[in-house]
Amino acid sequence: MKLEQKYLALLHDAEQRQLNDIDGIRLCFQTLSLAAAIDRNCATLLAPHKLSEGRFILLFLLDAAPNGLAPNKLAEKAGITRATVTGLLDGLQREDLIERKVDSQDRRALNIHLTPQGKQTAQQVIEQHSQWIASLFNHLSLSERHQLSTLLNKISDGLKDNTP
Amino acid sequence: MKLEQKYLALLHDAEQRQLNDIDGIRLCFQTLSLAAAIDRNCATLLAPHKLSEGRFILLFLLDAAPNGLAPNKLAEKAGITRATVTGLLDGLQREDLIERKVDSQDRRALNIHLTPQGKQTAQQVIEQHSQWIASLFNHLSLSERHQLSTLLNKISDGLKDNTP
DNA sequence: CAAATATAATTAGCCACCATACTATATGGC
DNA sequence: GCCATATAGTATGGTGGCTAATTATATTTG
Repeated sequence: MKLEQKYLALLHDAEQRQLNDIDGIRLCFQTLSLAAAIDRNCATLLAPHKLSEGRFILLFLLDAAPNGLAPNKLAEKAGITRATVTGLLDGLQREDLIERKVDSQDRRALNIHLTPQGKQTAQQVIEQHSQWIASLFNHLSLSERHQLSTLLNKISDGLKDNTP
Repeated sequence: MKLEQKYLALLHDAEQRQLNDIDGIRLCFQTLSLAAAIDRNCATLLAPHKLSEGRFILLFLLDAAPNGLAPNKLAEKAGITRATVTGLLDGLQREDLIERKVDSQDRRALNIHLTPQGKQTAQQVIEQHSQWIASLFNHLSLSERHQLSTLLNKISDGLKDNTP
């Protein structure tokens, strides 16, 4: 398995320093490298559609909301700030994938919805994406999946909760 | 285990759409969330020292090189571009952790080395860091570690090689 | 009803990272 | 010895994220 270059460097020096838990360090770097590789793969898949991961998530959320969504709802569901949503929507709007509609009731409020082109792109990309994710893990048997999930949980439990 | 908010949203809608490989999707999100949580933890640990992960890596590399290193070597070892190194070095220099020395032989070349304060910070942070990483994985038995490594490798094999 | 407060969205400014283009210097082949 | 090419470092501009401040509108309350 390929580790990220930066981890190779750290690991190499860690070995030379004879730190005591090289094993744990390697495992940590393996986990992080895998995640990075998955993210890279994801970005490569989305790039031809002019989508970043953030934009994809908004597209996905909007696709699931037939009546559109308000920016603050998008922010909440996606776990990002409203400011970030504004930026991502700007991008999506430039690509003609979404439209901003003002609310006639509340003139502060916006309703975001997909354009026909956005709808089309969304469905295409969601299909592609779910197949891709599935393909990542269909080498694993059911029991292997279970094992992995258990192990990840166990590590996760050891992390200090760091959510703001 | 806590998933990132964005993945919760995707997962929830994926369930409603009854996509066929929800299991794989969840596993993927678990992996990515764990990695993100580790990264957050890492950033939190480094922040009091005015270090980002990138800066930490350079500090580490410099600490391991008693005679200093050239920026291009740093870039190579860290797996980032020279341009990025320049920015990270600017930050480290602002914090008085490194010094740039011009090479008397080759006037294009720089030699980067730690200041005494940089040396001190490096050792302190490296100690802290390796203990932290070790703590993440010391819940796992030897066989569990082995299992995890095997599984990660298996998934990694299924990824298209995406290195530039 | 007016004033205070809360909320929605945006804007502006910051950081970390990248890719690309540029400038200055070295160096190898003729 | 000189020019083409390579290399070192930097500058510029883009992305995506953040926070804090701003503006406009709603709502609550005295």
